[in-house]
This record gives sequence, structure tokens and C-alpha cells, in this order.
Amino acid sequence: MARTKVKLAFIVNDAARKTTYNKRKKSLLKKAYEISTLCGVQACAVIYGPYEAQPEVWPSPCEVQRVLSNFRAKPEVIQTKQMENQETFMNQRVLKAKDKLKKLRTDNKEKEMTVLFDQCIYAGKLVKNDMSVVDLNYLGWLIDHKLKDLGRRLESWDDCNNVQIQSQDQLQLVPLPPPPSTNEEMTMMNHGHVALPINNTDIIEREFFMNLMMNGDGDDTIPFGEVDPGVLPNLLP
Amino acid sequence: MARTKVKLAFIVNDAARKTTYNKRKKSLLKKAYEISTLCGVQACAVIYGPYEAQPEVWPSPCEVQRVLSNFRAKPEVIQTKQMENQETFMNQRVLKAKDKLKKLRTDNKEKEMTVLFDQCIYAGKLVKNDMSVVDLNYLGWLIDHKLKDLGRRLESWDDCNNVQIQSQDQLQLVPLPPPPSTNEEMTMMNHGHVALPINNTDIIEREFFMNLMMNGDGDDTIPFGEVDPGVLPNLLP
DNA sequence: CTGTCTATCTATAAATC
DNA sequence: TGATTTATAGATAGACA
Repeated sequence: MARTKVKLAFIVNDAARKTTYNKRKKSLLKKAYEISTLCGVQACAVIYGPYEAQPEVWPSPCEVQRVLSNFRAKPEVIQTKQMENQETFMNQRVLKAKDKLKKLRTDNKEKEMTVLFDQCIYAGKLVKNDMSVVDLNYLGWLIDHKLKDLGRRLESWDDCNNVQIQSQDQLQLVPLPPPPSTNEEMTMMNHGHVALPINNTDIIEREFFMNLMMNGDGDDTIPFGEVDPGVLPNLLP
Repeated sequence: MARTKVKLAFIVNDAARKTTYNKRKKSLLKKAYEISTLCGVQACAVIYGPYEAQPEVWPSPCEVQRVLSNFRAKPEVIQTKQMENQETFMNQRVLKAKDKLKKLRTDNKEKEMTVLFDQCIYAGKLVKNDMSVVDLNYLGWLIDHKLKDLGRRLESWDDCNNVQIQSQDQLQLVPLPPPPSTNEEMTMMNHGHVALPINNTDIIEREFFMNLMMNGDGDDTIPFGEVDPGVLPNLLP
């Protein structure tokens, strides 16, 4: 997270990996210490690296053993219940992630179209070579949207200045259908056109795991261990 | 760590503590995931909060059990050896932390004196009401230092411009003893004067644990669990 | 309580010593 | 190998919807 953004994937270079390992190990243990201190909770962390014979732990080996003993001492029924809870939790995450993805796609599409729109204004003409019907439709919706906004602004401006301009002098707004927003509609209508990067399914899949885990928006690569984006982590023994 | 810098101490406000807990829990688990992915190492994290019946874990309950089983399966001799190693490691940290602290005190003192010096230049006089003998001595050293630097600059300027000015025209440098730099000297000479904040022993003590843990420069408060700054964490069962 | 925003603070990748 | 420096990415406190 500095100088350059690093892809979240196994670091091939040995020296770089060791350097990163040492830095991040220190930081991870610090974070464990901080949440424990700030929130007054028990926490522990264990890291097995190839560089030390024994795992690095926080806060101390015996304390880790104590925390873990507590966990393992739970009746198996409760542990199973916990795992089920976690699975439910993960499923909720999936739903939320999907919603968020949909919203992101919509937002991105709108941004793309805004750029296109600005280019049209600047060039004075519409370069439509690599635009799909869907995109053209969306662009039309955006222009309609902007015209409506302009109309509103004119109206309030008129109100503020008590100008005599009446509705016949105002912009004629041509109603257009709202833009397609779901992935299914996009896909169905996208035949034979160059797809814009935002529709790339690979990128969407790579986001899956981290959205799941962190509810974040990272564009990271598939994580260590070749997680299949279509399969939930197996939470049962 | 935003908007305001937060003291690393138990958060008294319940709502704020829970908010912080949830945010930091998520981040901590993410960090565990990242180091595992980037460096290809086994890692696990466990957090016991008062908000969930079961601890939050990464990567999964069964995986945590597996990692911890590995640790507990080690012969007791090796675990003890590890603890001793860690104690040695901590002792080294103590020494490094002390060195760093000493350097920081020196640097801070110099910065304070620079500010004072600038104020003198600006006001045209020395306001010495709440200055100790030590500070005055240090200020003298600083001024001497600056005069020497001025002399050097004049010399090189003369060299560059082939000016005929000789040494009798240059500044007369009054040699002064070097400033005291150890805490003992400072304390011994600091009777009856208002101590500057940098000499406050509490601040120094509060830094102790984090310097120990992280080799960092934090000015954090004493951590959760009332760690005695003068005593190393007990690493034996 | 959950998500969003944003100003700040922290972590850290790279380069250098 | 480890410490320092620097510039950028990430984490997050506080306020708000």
C-alpha cells in the first residue's frame, strides 16, 4: 500500500516476500494489541512463517494457548452452531455483495456515459463506433436527465429573477425509457458489440472473495489457495 | 487514527467502543488474510468480544483449531525454548528502545531550543522566566552551533567569490561545552524550574510498552491490563 | 444499528544506505 | 540484514443519513 498498489497475490520474489512478511507480521501483531487494548477484549494471533522455527504469536504463547483452550472447550454442539451462524452470516454477505455490485455497475455506467457525453459536447458530434445499443440508450437517458436538470435550473432562476419567460419558452423534454440496470438486461442486449471493461466478468469474479470477506470494493486478484469464487469456504470439519 | 489521534487506552464510551471494535475486527481479520495470501504462510486470528457469544476467528473455526493444535503438539521443551528466545528478543528491544528514546530526547530538545532561538531573534530579547539552567546552557550551545555554521557558510561563500576578507574579519566563535544529553544530567540540574513537557517522565513511560512491542515512536497511554512499564511480560506459564 | 463521507493518521512498497 | 526515507495506499474517528 505504498509507492505502488500491490496485487493481493502470492509474492514470487523471495526477498520481497520476506521483507513484506516481516513488516506485516509486526503490524498484524500490533493491530491485535490495539483492538485488545482499545476495546478490552481477548484476542490472539498466530502466524507460521518459513523463517522462524516457531510461530509468531500475540500476546504470548501461553496466553494463546489459554484463549484457544477456551474455544476448544466449548461443547461441540455450540461450535457447530457457531459455524452455522457463520455460514448464515456469509450468505448474508453474498446478498449484500451482489447488491453492492449492482449499484457499482450502475454508478460506473453512469460515469462512463458522462465521459462520453462530455466528449460529445467537446467534439460536437457522437463517435458511436464501439458503442452498443444499450450504451446508446443509456447515453440518451443521461442527456434526457441533464436536460431535465437544466429545465429545473432555468425554472428556479426565472423564479428568483421574476422573469416573464413562460413554459412555452422552456426546453422541450423528450421522455425516454429508464436505462437498463441489471446484468441480465445488459447481457441480453449486448450482441456483437465491443464490451466496455466494466462488463468484464473476470474482474467481477476477482472481487467476489474480498467483497465476501470484507464487504469492500477491492479489485484484488484471486487469493492464495485458489479459492473458487463460486464456492463458499467449507466451514464444517 | 483519523480526524483525531486516539490515545491507545480502553475506550470508556460504550457506543464508541463497539463501533471501533467492529471496524477494527474487520480490519484485523483482513490483515490476517492478506499476510497469509501475500506471503503464503499459515496464520489465524481469534477475537473474543462481549458482543458475540462466540469468538470471531480467521480463517475458520476448524482451521484455527488445526493451527493451534500444531502449536500445542510441540514438545514442551521446544515451547519453553521459544519463550526464552522471545524473552531474549524482548530484551534486545528494550536496549534498542532506550537508545531510540535517548536520541528522540536529544532531537526534541534541539527542536525546542530552535523555537526558543527563533523567538529570541524575533523579539530581540531573551525571555528566560521559565527556563532552567540546563535549557539556557543548551540554548547557548545552539547559538554557538549556529554561529559556527554561519562561519562555515561565509567561508565557502568567500571561496566561491574570491573575496579578500580574511579571518580577522570573520565572526569570533566563543567555544561552549556540549549540552547535557542524558536524562540523569537533566534531572540533576533541574531544580526549582518549570520542567518542559519533553522531560515529563509519564510520557516517557507511556511510550515504553509500544516501543517494546513495535519499536515505534508512539506516545500512547499504558495499555489494557495495567502493564507495569518496569516489568517485562511474564512469558512462562 | 448499518452504510457513507471525508479529513487524518497509519501502514507500507521501494529505494537507499 | 536491518534502519531510514519518501510517497502512496489503506485504515479509521467522527459526524451524519
